[in-house]
Amino acid sequence: MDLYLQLKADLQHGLFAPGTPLKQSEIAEHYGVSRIPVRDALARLKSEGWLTGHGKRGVAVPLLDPQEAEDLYLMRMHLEPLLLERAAPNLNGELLGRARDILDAMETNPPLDAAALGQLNWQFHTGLYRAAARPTLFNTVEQLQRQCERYIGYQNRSLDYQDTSQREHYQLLELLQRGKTDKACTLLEQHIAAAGRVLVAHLSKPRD
Amino acid sequence: MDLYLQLKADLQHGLFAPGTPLKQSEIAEHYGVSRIPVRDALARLKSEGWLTGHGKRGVAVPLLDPQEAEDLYLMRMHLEPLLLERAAPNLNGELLGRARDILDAMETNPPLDAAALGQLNWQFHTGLYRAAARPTLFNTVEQLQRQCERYIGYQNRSLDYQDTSQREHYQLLELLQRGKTDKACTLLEQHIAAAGRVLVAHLSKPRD
DNA sequence: GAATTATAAAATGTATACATTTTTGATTTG
DNA sequence: CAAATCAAAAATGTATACATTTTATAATTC
Repeated sequence: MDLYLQLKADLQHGLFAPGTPLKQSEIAEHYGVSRIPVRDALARLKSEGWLTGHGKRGVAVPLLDPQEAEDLYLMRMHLEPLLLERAAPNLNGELLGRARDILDAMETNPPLDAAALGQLNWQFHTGLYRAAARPTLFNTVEQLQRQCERYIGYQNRSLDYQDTSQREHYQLLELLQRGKTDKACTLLEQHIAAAGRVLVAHLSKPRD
Repeated sequence: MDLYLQLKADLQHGLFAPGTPLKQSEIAEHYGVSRIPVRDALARLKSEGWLTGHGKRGVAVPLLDPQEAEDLYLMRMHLEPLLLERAAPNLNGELLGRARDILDAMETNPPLDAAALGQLNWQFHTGLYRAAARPTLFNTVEQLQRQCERYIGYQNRSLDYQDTSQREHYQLLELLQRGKTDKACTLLEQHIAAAGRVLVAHLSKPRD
């Protein structure tokens, strides 16, 4: 469990070259553990998209695939509004207030790094989604978000887009506060679609 | 890997009582293997919804939860049309013909059992979806379908609904053949929604 | 010399043994 | 007597050792 987190972090930092098959013994030695926990961690990371099967033998770090990112955001764009729609009736002042606190925390000076922003951003969204009390739907959405993490990674999004994104966040809270659920869901859909477009465009650029 | 399939089949047949925690040693002994492959299989089954974590220790067979089923179908209803929409332009005569063959195979006399019908039904859908060439989207949809398997299980759906379902399948092929992609997607959405309603209604009935 | 088969090496899968954690039951204490 | 603490047990997590499978290399054959 601990190894899983460490491996994921190291994958996120690009410690292992994409395309190269990873060997259990190498990893075991590298982290000073036996192959058993390595197997567990690799299996989990594979199921979460951080690794892909490499033929019959072993696993490899997959390359970043713009189409995969596009699909992930396409799905989130269609699923997350479902959660928000169901959460809306349960969003009381406390929950909305907490969400606002998170947004405020994102606007520090100097600005936070991409990783911290990403984390807060997701906390904002889950804070709202949890109120839907729909664990199954929530879990799937969370899994999709985890897969997206691999793409969001450590690239700093442009400050310009970060501003737009924040504006939309505040707007979303506003709409929810005023009970405009439908409008909020539509905005959320567009918000995710826009994030997807920015990411895919970035990935498709010739030289990364 | 072999153990995974066997365990899943046994879970599907209700060999283990829901709510009762499963112990690795028991399962290992029951299948005549050591605990290592058991751990692997349990982890995978847990990630696929066949088992849930039971506190800090062990896993348990979850009860059938109508709301979970509802969520699963809600998601499928929103995602599968996306696949079909993207598959439509690539659906040539061969693929549509193969899909029709599957439908024909479902109408034997005497009728097939629920398990066989379910398998063919999913083959029909995947045959179409694969043409979208969208592995990420496809995988998520397939995972959702796997989670649904637990609910579809071995309950024979009413013959009445089976008829309706088949009619919709043929209708879907018709629309695709005539290039009416939008109409086909809408029909698919309703088709899944209807299947979900039937299932949830069945699950919510007092005595199962 | 190319292709195919045989062989050795390397990696994964599994069993056994041990360490750690968690639960359970009893015992003590207020 | 209830609650809390401690000890023994049972279950899980991990290391080491072995078996099986897969890949790479060498040898043989046409």
